[in-house]
Amino acid sequence: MEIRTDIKLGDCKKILKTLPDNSVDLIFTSPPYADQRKSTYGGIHPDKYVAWFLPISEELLRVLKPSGTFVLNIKEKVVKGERSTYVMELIIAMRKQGWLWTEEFIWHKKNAFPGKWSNRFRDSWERLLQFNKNKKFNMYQEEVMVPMGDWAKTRLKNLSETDKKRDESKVGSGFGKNISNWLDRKMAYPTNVLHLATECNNKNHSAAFPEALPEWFIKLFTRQEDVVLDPFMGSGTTNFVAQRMNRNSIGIEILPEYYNMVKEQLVPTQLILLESEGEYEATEHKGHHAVR
Amino acid sequence: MEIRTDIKLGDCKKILKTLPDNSVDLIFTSPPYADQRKSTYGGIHPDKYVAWFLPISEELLRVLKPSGTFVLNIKEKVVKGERSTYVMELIIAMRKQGWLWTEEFIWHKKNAFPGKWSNRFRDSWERLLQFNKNKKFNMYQEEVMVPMGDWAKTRLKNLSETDKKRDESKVGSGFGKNISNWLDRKMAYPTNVLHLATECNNKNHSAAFPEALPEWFIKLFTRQEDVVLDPFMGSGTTNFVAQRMNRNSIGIEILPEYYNMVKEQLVPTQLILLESEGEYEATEHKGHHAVR
DNA sequence: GTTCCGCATGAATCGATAG
DNA sequence: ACTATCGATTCATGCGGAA
Repeated sequence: MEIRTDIKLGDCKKILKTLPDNSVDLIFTSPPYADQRKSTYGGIHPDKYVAWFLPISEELLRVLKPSGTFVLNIKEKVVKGERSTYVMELIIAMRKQGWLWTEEFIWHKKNAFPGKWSNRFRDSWERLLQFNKNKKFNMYQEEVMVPMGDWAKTRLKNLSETDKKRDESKVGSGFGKNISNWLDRKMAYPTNVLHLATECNNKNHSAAFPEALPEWFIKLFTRQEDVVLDPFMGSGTTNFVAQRMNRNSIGIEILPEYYNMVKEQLVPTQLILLESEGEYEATEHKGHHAVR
Repeated sequence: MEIRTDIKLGDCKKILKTLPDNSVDLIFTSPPYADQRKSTYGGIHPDKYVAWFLPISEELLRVLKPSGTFVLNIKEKVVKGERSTYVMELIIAMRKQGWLWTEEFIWHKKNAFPGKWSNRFRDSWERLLQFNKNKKFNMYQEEVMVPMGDWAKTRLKNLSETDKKRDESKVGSGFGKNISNWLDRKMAYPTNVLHLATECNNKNHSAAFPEALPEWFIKLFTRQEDVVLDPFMGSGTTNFVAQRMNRNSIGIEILPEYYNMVKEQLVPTQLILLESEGEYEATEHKGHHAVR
């Protein structure tokens, strides 16, 4: 199995046109918010945000497989004491464009940015808007099951310490149906609220979102060797996670600094993969899986 | 100090016209969601929801004091596999009406409704939309400070009726000093995510939201003897909490069953207040505080 | 008095069946 | 083809009865 991590330098509005129709299983991205990152995208004014984004989302609609999902991480900023409405307008406009607005997940940030204002509290949540092309789409719910709440209190008492550990390790590896049957009563499906911490201490750069965020959606909406796309790659979190999880991925970034940084970090990983390839090649002969 | 709890039977669209301009400090309400609670309320079609609500919000805009706040608890339902957009459209329409959309709080429900579907998880959050007339409004942030760390466990945990009474008695008897000590180092301002459980096991009726929800916003946006309004009173949760917290309140309910139920529950409380009035009248002579 | 278990019950949603 | 109704699914919570 060869996993490709394809990163591209340039404006995603143009680069996306080079991608074939119906070729991506999951789009996970966090676009520049309005009036932020002024230096890179020229600072999109909140009033012009929808008009700026629609041509891009049109391309995304084209490249996404009918069974695929688009997860958009976004949060409106405060302008003159008010929340902007461009996210609301974007949802309405994207529906007219042909997208289905399936769900809105909430990312509840455990460690919100500190601060104090006279007329508002700290903002500790962001939207994760799920869009689809069809009412039917791929969703692998078992992959993101969580331990039941009561389980810890009632069942754990009777179990030995080894039982607990064994259980957890199985969950982490995320095998298939055997385990889900075994776990039938001890695991529960999650809700549409994700309670994750932000990663503030990344090595070189500050990631816009923690790795656990794309990881959760990649688990939920893709299988191994599927294709993940992030048209606003930034520091490449989505792509690194996808690679680690054996998913092909495409990343597009307009800023050379970010692009080069991701590129340099990708190389050693690929080398490691090539080294280990020999070992596995002997026992398993998996077909070449191209991105397109 | 005499606290009035004024409940009115009828359509809030009409009743609201009888209230004077700029007379309410906080509006906290949870209107019937679109096409939900059909058996009790009519059930407004999602497509007609905005048109139905705008005349009401126009009256609310009129009766609210310039320093006041309107908190709207709402959540869109799923129609044919998609989230409806009427809440988005309502926000946009209310801004055109003159409201400022100051903030969106998230109510993260600990006990979400159960269920399993192939294409979505359980919905465990609702919106609490904060609207204002002016950029400057009354906000008493210190009142809702929480112990650092686990605020859900201690402060906002759902309390049984006996626990509440015990808690109140503590507050009444020199509990203040302990709190002020805690305030020094161990209290923090909350964020815009509220983590509460729904109260599904009330005695006579099912409350749409837990008492802790209006309590939090009443603390945050009003002081004692201020006026709280709930134009969709329902089981009267907002008004009971307001009364307990020494706030005047107005409740409007269209269904006689609910109206009468609230009325009956209010009487004993008022009698208790009248009984104790004699004792306090001798030492303190507080002025009559009318609702309007 | 405690602690513990059983049980009913929610602003739900989907898919099948029925008219 | 459209709407209306119904059953199945599922989990945190708090009350009541029991040990």
